[in-house]
Amino acid sequence: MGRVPDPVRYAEPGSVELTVTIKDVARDAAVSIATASRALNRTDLVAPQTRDRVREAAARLHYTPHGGARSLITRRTHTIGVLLPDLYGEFFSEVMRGIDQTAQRAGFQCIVSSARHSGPTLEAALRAMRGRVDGLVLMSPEFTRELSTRTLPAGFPVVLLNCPPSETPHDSLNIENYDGAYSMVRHLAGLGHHRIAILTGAAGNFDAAERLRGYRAALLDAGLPSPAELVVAGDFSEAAGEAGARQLLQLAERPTAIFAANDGMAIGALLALREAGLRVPEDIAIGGFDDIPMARYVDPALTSVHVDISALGERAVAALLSVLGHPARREFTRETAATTLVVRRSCGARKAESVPPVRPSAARSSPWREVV
Amino acid sequence: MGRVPDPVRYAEPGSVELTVTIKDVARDAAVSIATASRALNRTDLVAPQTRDRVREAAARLHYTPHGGARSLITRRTHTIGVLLPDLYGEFFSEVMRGIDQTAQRAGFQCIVSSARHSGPTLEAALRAMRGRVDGLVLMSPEFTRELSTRTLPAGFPVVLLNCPPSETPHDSLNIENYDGAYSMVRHLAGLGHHRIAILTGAAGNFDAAERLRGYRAALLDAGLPSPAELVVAGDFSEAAGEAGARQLLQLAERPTAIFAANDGMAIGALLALREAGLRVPEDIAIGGFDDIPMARYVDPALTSVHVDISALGERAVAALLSVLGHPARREFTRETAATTLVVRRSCGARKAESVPPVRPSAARSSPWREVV
DNA sequence: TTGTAGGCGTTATCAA
DNA sequence: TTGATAACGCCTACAA
Repeated sequence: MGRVPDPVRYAEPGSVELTVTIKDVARDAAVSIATASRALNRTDLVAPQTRDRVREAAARLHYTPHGGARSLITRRTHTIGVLLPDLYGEFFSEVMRGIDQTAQRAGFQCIVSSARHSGPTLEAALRAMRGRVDGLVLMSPEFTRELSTRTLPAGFPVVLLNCPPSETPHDSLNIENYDGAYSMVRHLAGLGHHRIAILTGAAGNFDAAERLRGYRAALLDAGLPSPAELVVAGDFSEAAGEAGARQLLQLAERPTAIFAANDGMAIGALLALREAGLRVPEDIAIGGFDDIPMARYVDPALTSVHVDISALGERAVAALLSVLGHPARREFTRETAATTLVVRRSCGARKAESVPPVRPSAARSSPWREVV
Repeated sequence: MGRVPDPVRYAEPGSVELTVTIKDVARDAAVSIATASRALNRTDLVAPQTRDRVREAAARLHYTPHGGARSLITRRTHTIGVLLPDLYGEFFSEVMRGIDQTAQRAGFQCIVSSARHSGPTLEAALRAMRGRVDGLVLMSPEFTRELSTRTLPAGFPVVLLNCPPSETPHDSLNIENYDGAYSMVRHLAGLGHHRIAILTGAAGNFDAAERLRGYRAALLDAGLPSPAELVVAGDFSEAAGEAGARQLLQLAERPTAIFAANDGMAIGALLALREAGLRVPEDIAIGGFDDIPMARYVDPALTSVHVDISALGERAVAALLSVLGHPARREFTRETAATTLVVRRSCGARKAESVPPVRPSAARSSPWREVV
């Protein structure tokens, strides 16, 4: 409640006149406001000549409808709200790309905000979107049902991206974190590694937890031990990758392979190892997750779990747009994006290749799986 | 004029009731709407007990003010519009980061759109923001005065980013393209290169033109020839960098150094050269522009003209916010962001270093120069 | 085919 | 301290 603190001093209202309203157009075309509105929108309901007169007046005056006012009565803004943990970095940037493209194609604008954690910031961001957006794409790995009911009007169209699955009444989209991590670790084990470490994502983060789960399962299935010392806590940042790798190098018995829960950390680890004078993959193999564009360019090129990141954004918007058509419906979809292991130099496999997903049996025409 | 084509079918209005308005709060708290509004905003004008009653009611009902409606009367949206050529890629991503952070800190939201070229898309995007934003950060290297007057209300607060300087009545922010390019080429010449090629940016792009100008000037000052065959047209894309490099390799007499007008193309060139079996920098030296994060990670690490990209976004928003305070004023500022040459392996200099800007004489406390 | 009038949710003005 | 009432810019019954 209340307004955000406002450090900006606005000029006195009226000091500049810069708005041309439909009133001006109407006057200029010598018609009523209603007719002007019709001429601009539902052109079939107005005489051709008056229509032309109005549109000409509008053009001459550089009239542009006031979006806010219009949406007040039409109940639609043609805008979707996008809330991501961050707006920068290759991952989010790619997501945004997919979101923006799809939205734009459908004639929608995007209001974007970033809020890393649940809490006041996230809540404020959500509130600020009230009345400005038709629906929401929300990526918040710490999103809770509680927050949902407290902040969002019941029935408000929302698509959850990479959020922990809960009983939240929203559509959701997730990455196949478990499978992806599993296949990476299985691959490393298959290369003969027995001491495989993991740099985990942020604590409390759903994706992070799932990837860790996949790591553990793969080790188990490969009959490998999984000592606690090989599980190093990270937070998806490059700095955490560096720190984590350094920590692993302190061990009495070093790991021979490191699985970083995302590419950012993998790259950080790469730097730390290089600095320590170790060769990748000869001395230590490395694998990442997400396959951000940079993965191809680092040296050595990074083996990673490929996710079609921009497609994630695309899909989220598509889902949202379809919800906008039927806000009354009461079932919610839950989709999962398949991953692919992309083998490059950093893991030490003899040659680069692209490995099929963990469960090739589930023949898929698309990488999208409908879970519920 | 007219509305955007709308492929989305909305549900029948009224099919779901999801709006709690101030009316509901007022009723619940047994006060008039006016009092409810006051209790929520200017709490000092209302009796403490009624204030509490109202706020409690608002909390209980999960009331959130309708931004659109509010801004209709307050004439302020607490939102800035951001229009970039693209939303993805490291450069734009970094710009967005600076923009978002600064806006958020000031309690502003961002509506973002991408429109690569002037034209219908850009115009539509601008129109769609009418009535939704208090001001605009506009990055469009093809922006024209004509477009400005046609699309924007006179006096509308706009900050131009990387736009060609024109008589447009707006504040503007530019990169020191000329100086940056000049120092890069001078550096290459200083390393003994006599045949220095350039991969240019997109035709019609202001930044591209300026960088080309700096390249030419540096060659001239170094007493080097500048044959037309060494100027290869690009468009800032990685693909163009690859193609351009390949084209240069076809020459009877190859260049010994390539200056790519941005890092994306430099990286593309790197790939092409690697593929052709050439070593960088031993066989051919390479330099880029922008110093995007990836520049540090490619192999060999890329020598580039460093620009504090996110600071560009920061600064743009800061400028806009300050304009919001004084829309009536009639002078417009024009700032330029200084660059720094960052020497890494790709240019073949003996050791990496950071070279001061071209005109160190102009002692600056900040990298920002006020031009007018 | 056009105009009048009401209302979307909010804040601002002015009496009371 | 509070409550009517009038905007804000626009759209849309309903009536003419």
